[in-house]
Amino acid sequence: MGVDREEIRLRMSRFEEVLRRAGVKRTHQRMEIFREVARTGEHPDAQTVFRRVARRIPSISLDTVYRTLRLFQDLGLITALGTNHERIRFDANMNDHHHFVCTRCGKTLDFHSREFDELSVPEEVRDFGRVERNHVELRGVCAKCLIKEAKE
Amino acid sequence: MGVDREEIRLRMSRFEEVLRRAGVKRTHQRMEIFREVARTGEHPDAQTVFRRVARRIPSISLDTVYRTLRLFQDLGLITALGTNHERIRFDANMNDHHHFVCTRCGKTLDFHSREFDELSVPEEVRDFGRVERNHVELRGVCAKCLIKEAKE
DNA sequence: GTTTATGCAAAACCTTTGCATTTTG
DNA sequence: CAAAATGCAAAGGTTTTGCATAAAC
Repeated sequence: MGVDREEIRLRMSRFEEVLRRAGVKRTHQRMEIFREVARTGEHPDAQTVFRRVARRIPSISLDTVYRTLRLFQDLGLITALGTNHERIRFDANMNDHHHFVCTRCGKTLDFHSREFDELSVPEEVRDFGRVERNHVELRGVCAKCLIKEAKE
Repeated sequence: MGVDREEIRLRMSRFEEVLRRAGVKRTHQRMEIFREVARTGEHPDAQTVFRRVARRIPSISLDTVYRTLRLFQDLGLITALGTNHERIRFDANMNDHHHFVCTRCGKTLDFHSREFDELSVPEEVRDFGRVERNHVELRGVCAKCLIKEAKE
């Protein structure tokens, strides 16, 4: 679950570089919050990051963690798992299928692909547990948003 | 976006069958809520389902919609998009990678696969818009949960 | 007639925001 | 020192829960 030392070092230096380039201040809180996310492969939630960082900076507040994680996303330093900042959405299509997701507007379209249904499980993953199904998410910009984009 | 007539019919009959087998009551609200999700490919959220069903059953309440959608998930009649009922979680791994997700405990593990990175985009999807990246989610039961499962 | 589901209202929860104070460059 | 970030407290929004009433089997 831990990330290897060299990779952490890499992430930290990229982090400092990105902050500098963005002209964003390099605060104690930001350092610790990033380090906390960078050094784990656990994909922690905001509460967990808060709890862990609070051991080093007891005065930190939860909203700073939220604001900071959001900032890091905007700077392309981290990503959020799951469909980001959206409500839960429901699907009655219980056949195997995959999704195309528009990163601009969030629209999600179903498609079918025998090839995708039948992907073979990588060796490495067999050790993780039992794989029961797979789902491919293709991300991009939908036709409607491409038009809007062209007009700008 | 609409689902074809025959497919809707199929979903409705499966729905009735599942309710019967589960010994769960076939109420007016449940019928309309399921029909609403079954007949669209839009992946509506709870609010949207509520708004649409309310046109047919003005007295319906939002919490019934939530409770009912949750019930349908438990019965395997619908699925929720994104990481279901969880908080937003963060990842500092910005290299191309994919996820193994445990459907029991929600644990998410990263893995790398050149083969998955390079999947070709199906013909059908080209019309949806511009695909920029892809992400494969392998779902199953992690090693730890497999052990728990064996003990039960 | 019992059992189960609904509607209402209120709570719980996660996340965001306004503002005075503190910190950074 | 000016500009930006933090902490606090409060608000916003979604989702869940307890309980009396109503509906299904």
